[in-house]
Amino acid sequence: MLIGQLGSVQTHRPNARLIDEGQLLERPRLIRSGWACRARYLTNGRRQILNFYLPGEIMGLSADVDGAAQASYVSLTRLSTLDLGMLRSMVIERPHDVPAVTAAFHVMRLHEEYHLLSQVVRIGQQKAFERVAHLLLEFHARLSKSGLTEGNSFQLPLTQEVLGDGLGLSAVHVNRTFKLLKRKGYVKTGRSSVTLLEPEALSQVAGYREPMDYRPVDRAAFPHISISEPTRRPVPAMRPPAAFGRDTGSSPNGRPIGDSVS
Amino acid sequence: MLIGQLGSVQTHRPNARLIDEGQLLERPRLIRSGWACRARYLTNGRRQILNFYLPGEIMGLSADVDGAAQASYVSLTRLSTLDLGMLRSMVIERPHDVPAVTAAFHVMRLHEEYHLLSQVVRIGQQKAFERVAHLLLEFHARLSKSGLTEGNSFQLPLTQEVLGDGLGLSAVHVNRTFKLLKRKGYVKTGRSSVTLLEPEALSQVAGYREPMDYRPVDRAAFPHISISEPTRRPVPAMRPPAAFGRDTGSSPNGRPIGDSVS
DNA sequence: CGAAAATTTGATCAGCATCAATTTTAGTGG
DNA sequence: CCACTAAAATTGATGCTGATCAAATTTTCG
Repeated sequence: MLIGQLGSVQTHRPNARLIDEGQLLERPRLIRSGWACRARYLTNGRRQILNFYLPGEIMGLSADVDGAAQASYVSLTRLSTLDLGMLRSMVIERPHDVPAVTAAFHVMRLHEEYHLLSQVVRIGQQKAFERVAHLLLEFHARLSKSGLTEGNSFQLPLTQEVLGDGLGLSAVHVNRTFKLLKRKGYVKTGRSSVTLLEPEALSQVAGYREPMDYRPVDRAAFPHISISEPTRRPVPAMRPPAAFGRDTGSSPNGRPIGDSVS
Repeated sequence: MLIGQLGSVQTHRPNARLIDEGQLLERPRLIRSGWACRARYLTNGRRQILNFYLPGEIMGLSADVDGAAQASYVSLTRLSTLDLGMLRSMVIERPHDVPAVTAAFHVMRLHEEYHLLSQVVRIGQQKAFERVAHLLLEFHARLSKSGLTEGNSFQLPLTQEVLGDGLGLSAVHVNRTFKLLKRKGYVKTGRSSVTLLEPEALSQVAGYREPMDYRPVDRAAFPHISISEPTRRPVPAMRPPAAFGRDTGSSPNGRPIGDSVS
């Protein structure tokens, strides 16, 4: 059973609060064009961007759907979104009737959490240079899933202040970091575009790893939706997850494992 | 229909990798005693703790259940866990037969995401003093839900190095920050206990807010489980979420809203 | 009791914030 | 299309925060 009609299209101006923290988060929305984010606003007037939503991605699939939003949803550019409330209802009520959509929703939830974890590691463990590089690599990978990259280039319609809000850096330092990235030959910037000149080397220095499940979402799940740029291009298969250092079997104190089962 | 028998109990030594990143994350586990975390390990030997799991909480309810773990699950102390795989199966297959458990799982997922968002804000926007204070306040609130606080005191069985891994700080600086917290009269520390001397003032300076839905989980959902300390005590009702500044209606450029529906 | 882990303290230094000013870019109305 | 204005990017100078290294002390635990 496929989708007859989807929800309504909405457009928003840049920097509009779509949903404020605490408000009812009713339904997910597919981003048809533009960028958005989820953010927490502090009493000192600052904000921390928790999560970016790129064209082709869905916002409002996190655990707080159908409840009070855990953070504010904010547009970062002009934004066009498509209401997916009906699709979500179908997934909840008759998941087996819409297996592709059900799977796609799950994959997107997984990705959102993955990006959130990456965000914590970036901010918690990396220096400015690595943070910016890491985020650019992530943006490129995510946009390429929707066919919105042109080789190693992509449109980045965010101000350096917005990037700072997401990276835990001041806008000034984001600027200096970009300068350094350019001077070292890692990236090139146009008016609002970025080109990764040395993606592999950059991934190396930024400690960037492709997520395990990072194949493009099955677009067949959204038969009536076409993403802004139809530049869809085959995406190379990603390498499998790198297993980590084996330590589960031996104690840091050198003793055998004491796990017991009752 | 209630639960006849639950899964097996397992115990783990401190610092054991329960599940490595990329491994199959099969089933959630209730923590009967001890502390654990979810962490990403970097190639430079460091790690970032993404999420702490306290006694009475459930690990393995995130989006990656039944798939490849998005991070490693690691014990931080001696740990006793109870397998909830069977409960989860019931929730998935016949949620209406176990409404209390279904609701409890959902609440715990919500809380886990909430804590993750707090983690991003702490690390991204706060200074060391605020970070440590904020985390201590969160620990106290979370432990009190399981009745594991004694007034404003609680057991904190983590080393300062572990706290540093979670706060994006060096162990040395965690130490200095604790010293400052004590000198300023905000907290008192015992061998492995913490007492919050001025919780309200501390919440103020740390920008700490109770999450919206922070009432204790309905323990009736887990009839056969008793948490370590049966010191359960009524928890005061929390204040409703503070609504944020209204901005959705007016443009930063002073123009009327251009939202359109098609 | 003895050894290893954890905490504590001191000293030095790098990274980034902050403030301030200038230049460039983008958006608007004429 | 150009002039004008606000936003964004850029650059410089200065200072604070927290990392790092090293060593001493205390606590924990077998």
